[in-house]
Amino acid sequence: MTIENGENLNELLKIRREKLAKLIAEDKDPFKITKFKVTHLAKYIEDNFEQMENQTVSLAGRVMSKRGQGKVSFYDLQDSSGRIQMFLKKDTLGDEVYEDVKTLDIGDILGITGEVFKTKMGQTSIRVENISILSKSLQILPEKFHGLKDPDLRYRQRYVDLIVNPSVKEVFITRSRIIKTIREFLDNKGFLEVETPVLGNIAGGATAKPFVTHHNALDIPMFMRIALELPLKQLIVGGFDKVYEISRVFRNEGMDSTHNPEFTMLETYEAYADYEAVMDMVEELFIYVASKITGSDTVEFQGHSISFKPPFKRGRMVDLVKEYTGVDFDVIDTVEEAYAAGTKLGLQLEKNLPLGKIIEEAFDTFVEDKLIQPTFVTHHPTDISPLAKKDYSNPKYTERFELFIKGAEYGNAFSELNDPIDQKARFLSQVEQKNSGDEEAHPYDEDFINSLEVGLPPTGGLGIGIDRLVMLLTDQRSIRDVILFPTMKPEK
RNA sequence: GACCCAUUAGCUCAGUUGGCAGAGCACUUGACUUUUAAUCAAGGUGUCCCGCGUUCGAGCCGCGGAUGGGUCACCA
Repeated sequence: MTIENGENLNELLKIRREKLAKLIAEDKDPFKITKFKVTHLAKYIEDNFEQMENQTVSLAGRVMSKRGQGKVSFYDLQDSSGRIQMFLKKDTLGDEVYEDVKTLDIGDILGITGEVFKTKMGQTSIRVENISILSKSLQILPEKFHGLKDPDLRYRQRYVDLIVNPSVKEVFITRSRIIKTIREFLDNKGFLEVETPVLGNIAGGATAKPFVTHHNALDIPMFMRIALELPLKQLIVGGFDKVYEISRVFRNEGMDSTHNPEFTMLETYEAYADYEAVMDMVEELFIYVASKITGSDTVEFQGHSISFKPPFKRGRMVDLVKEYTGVDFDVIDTVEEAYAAGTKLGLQLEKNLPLGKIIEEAFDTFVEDKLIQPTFVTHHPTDISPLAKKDYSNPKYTERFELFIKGAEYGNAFSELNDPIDQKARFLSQVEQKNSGDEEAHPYDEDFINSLEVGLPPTGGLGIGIDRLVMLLTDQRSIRDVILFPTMKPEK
């Protein structure tokens, strides 16, 4: 399809190349043009017709449809704001220019100048007086009525998807607004936006398989980050009291409608705050963003009406498991008992699982799906939360919460573990889990321990998956519909 | 990773029992000086995802593979 060898091109593509060759032969090579002065956008003219009527304007955009082909033609021009009709008349443009107009193709990019008026059918239009071809399109755009539907093509050639499916463009405009609104919220609270390394010698801050790469000059392996967490906490050590980062992280795991190998995380850290303060902030953040973006405190998502009115429901993980299964893991203190209880519930449990993993399995299997409205699940077992501070009133659990909406996790937060002795012990226990086969256990990070020894104040931390939040607020079912260029296998 | 479904013209899709490959849009030529998925007339459009097999004959049947989508498992 993109092969340049003329012999291999189909008729439609040959014709376009011939048209370009003709333009070049007539010294009208569009690719020699470097700029065009745009004075107005299509949508602005449409929305402000009264004011714009009879004014001369210049617009640039892509030809999207052609009607009429006599001595008068109506072509639609699509710019970044929308579409407007061009009124092209032989008398106005002259014979030679009008001949060129007739050979324009859908997809060509034009710069036009003319007067704003309404046709007798009431259609806002530009009476074109000057026209230049700014780029010749050598490919054929999809059909005007059905658009581009094939998901494979839509994702691989997102640029075409964006041209022909206006609702797709809307989603990505909303995505940008959501991120901007989050920044606004955090900036107003005095948070500092920072950037930390994507490449590192250790991939920590979460339990996931990293992408491995190689630094040639140093001749060492390097890892793409799987979380933002550890360097951000080190910045709190360094004396920034409120920091956040919104950036890409990478996890070398499966892909499906809610997982892309690279995705965007927000993490915030606030000194002298605990997980309950973070919980309050999350409630505030969600209603702030939802109402700014949708104008409402309730959104429709995949057939559910989700309300962001605070307070969100709150429940300890073990209490929720008890509510949905009848099994009270709170009174179970040995792995053996927990294993027996989990197996009795029908869980397929591997051997050597820590107690907390069994509780988490029970939660994932029996509770997660049931949490439709925003719910804070709190007090995760300590052995599955290697970076969270213990709840000192009951050290089996941590001062942690995850936010669930419609059965999916939207946020993860805790009172950060700032005791270097405890952190060291947790890392060692993770190393033990790694040695007994858990590939995703957290690696030992000596530099991070050192920073805790220097002294991390009590700190509340938060992570939110931005892509999923965008899905929620734009009612998209697949993460691929909120990522411009989702990860794809090579075509061949 | 397992299972199910899809893949036919640039795009959206039909394709009967295995017997010459189809439509609409788009495109080409012509007509048309206010059209709205413009209209009218004529015309061209193909690695039927790839490979192997069965058959006189495969878009269609069988086996293997690719890509995508869905469900499940795992992960955010």
